[in-house]
Amino acid sequence: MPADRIPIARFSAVTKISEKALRYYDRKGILVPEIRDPCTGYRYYTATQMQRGVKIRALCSLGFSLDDLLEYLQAEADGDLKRAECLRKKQLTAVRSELLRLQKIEALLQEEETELIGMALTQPTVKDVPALRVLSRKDKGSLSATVGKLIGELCILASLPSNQRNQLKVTGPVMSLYYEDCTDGNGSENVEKCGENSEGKTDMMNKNGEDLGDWSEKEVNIEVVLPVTGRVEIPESYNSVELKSLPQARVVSLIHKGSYPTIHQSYQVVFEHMAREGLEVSGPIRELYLNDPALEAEKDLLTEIQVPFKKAL
Amino acid sequence: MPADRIPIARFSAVTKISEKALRYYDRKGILVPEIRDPCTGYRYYTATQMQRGVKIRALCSLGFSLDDLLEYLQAEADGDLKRAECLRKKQLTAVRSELLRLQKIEALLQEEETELIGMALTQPTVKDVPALRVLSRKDKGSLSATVGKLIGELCILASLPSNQRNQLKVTGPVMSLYYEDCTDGNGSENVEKCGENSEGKTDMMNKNGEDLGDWSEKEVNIEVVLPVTGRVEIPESYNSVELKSLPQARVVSLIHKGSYPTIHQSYQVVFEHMAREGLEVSGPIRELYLNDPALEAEKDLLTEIQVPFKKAL
DNA sequence: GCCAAACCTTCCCCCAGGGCAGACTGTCAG
DNA sequence: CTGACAGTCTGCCCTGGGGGAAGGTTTGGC
Repeated sequence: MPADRIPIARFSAVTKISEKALRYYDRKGILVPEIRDPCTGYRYYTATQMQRGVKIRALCSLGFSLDDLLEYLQAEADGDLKRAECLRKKQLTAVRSELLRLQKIEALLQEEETELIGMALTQPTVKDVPALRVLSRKDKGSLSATVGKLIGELCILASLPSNQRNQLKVTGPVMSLYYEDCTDGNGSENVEKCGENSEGKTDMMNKNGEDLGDWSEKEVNIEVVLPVTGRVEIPESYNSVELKSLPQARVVSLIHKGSYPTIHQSYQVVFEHMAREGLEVSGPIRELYLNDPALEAEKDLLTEIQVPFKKAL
Repeated sequence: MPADRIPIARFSAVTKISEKALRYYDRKGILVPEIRDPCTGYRYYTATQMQRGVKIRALCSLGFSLDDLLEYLQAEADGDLKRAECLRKKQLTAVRSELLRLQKIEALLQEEETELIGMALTQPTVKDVPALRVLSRKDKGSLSATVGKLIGELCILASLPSNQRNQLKVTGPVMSLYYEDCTDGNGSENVEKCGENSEGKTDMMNKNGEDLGDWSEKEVNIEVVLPVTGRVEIPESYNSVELKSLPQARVVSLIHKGSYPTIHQSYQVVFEHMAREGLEVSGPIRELYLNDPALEAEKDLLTEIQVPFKKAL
């Protein structure tokens, strides 16, 4: 003998759905009370609706969204077991992927005993970098010495009075481009696959300072570049500097935090990521020196690595 | 030479924080651009802020709320390692508890191969049930026969013309109360601890139909009760029915879905929960028959179990 | 009849931004 | 210098799943 005129508070107490939520479900059409007193507006539920209420709460506590939950109930009502099963599976995979995400976070939170936060946890991401108008200076030489030298030249050029007057503005961090990559067999002992390069680098860095010359001192093609806007005048004495446009590119990007000699770790992360995704290097690798070594502590240095890629066949 | 006038788009590209989020962080004081052109309102960030940006994104991806994140950065800036460590631990425990929750959900979603959803997954919860004005009829007898008989009597009484005229209304489902519990040693072989009772019940139900009489046919004290409002007249012939008030109580509640003979499973869940929480039964156990066996399929029957409790010493 | 409890609606709030409209502004090439 | 176009601004409304409060009507026990 169900008293089929259950007011909202009692219904709420039984189903453990809050009154507020019940009114919300009413508005949304998820659980509309059977009877609505047309005079007072009071909601009255029936015993039959309790099943639905209990089921809704169950699905809610399983993390179903209200939309999915509604679809599930509809499928069940239609006897469409396949669809219901499908929704259950969908929810299961959603829960699993969330679990995975949280497990990764847990590992990171656990690991960072001191304050490594922000070290390795910047994951590689894909982004499009737009075309960039730059002052460019190319050279061939040892990695360690050449980059510094070229940066110096460009900065001096940019700060010449003639250019300052012309409203030349530096619009981005200094970048360097490396042309020694896998697409670029230039016939010397430099020819190695990139992935191997990165690992080779790792090895060398580990035996720090020993046969470090292998890379740091090897003659490589280097282009250093300074993004600018405004008019540029390049005096005769700087005729190895040119104004050009870096092409737009789709890159894998990762920010390395820490001193420059540890950057191989970040390279490893990038190349591992690319291998997993089946990506191949398709252009010169760029490094962006986001802050000034003269101002920041070594451990706070930020270097963005950008590797242009294409899908491997 | 950092160009310390980084517009929002570039800053966004580097830190991978969306422009919208950056403006939001500005408003919130989480990451305020160093320079704000007073004429155009343009935001310009500096290289120094990039560290902060990268850190913020890192903390975000670790699931920190903006408030916690801000506090963490503040603590770090103050060199207050203890506070930072504390915040990290707080976040770790939050992530872990969320992991636990999701693991439970995963197990449930995996397990329910067909559509058991809503079966065991209604967890026991604590709630206060208010005092209830009821028609009550007590008797002693076999569980199976007596409850049905008493319910019948009460329903007939409620539907008598005299009571209908008096606007008597049934305001809730039929309930039964069982007085055989651990606080209630009445000197017979009925005296067992509740927890043991429930297990005993389980065992009996498992050997289904064999010595089922042990419980179903045993003479127990039973009170069946019907919540009502309005004026009630009890004719002479119904003088074993009384109008009374059930006391308000704090109970552990659980809704059992399925046929009545399987209710022992739900009892087991309730008593296990109570044992874990250190709770003791402190009054008659109530069962609420939420829908009508005559109308619903057995598998859709809903029975709410309510066990009044007190904290064990 | 009295008064408290139950019920109604409407409005604003939470987080962490997303999306879009409409108005300025900056930059490059011709 | 001018036009085209990309970048940036503010402001408003939206999300999900409701919570909380204000202010008004109804119900029900006594």
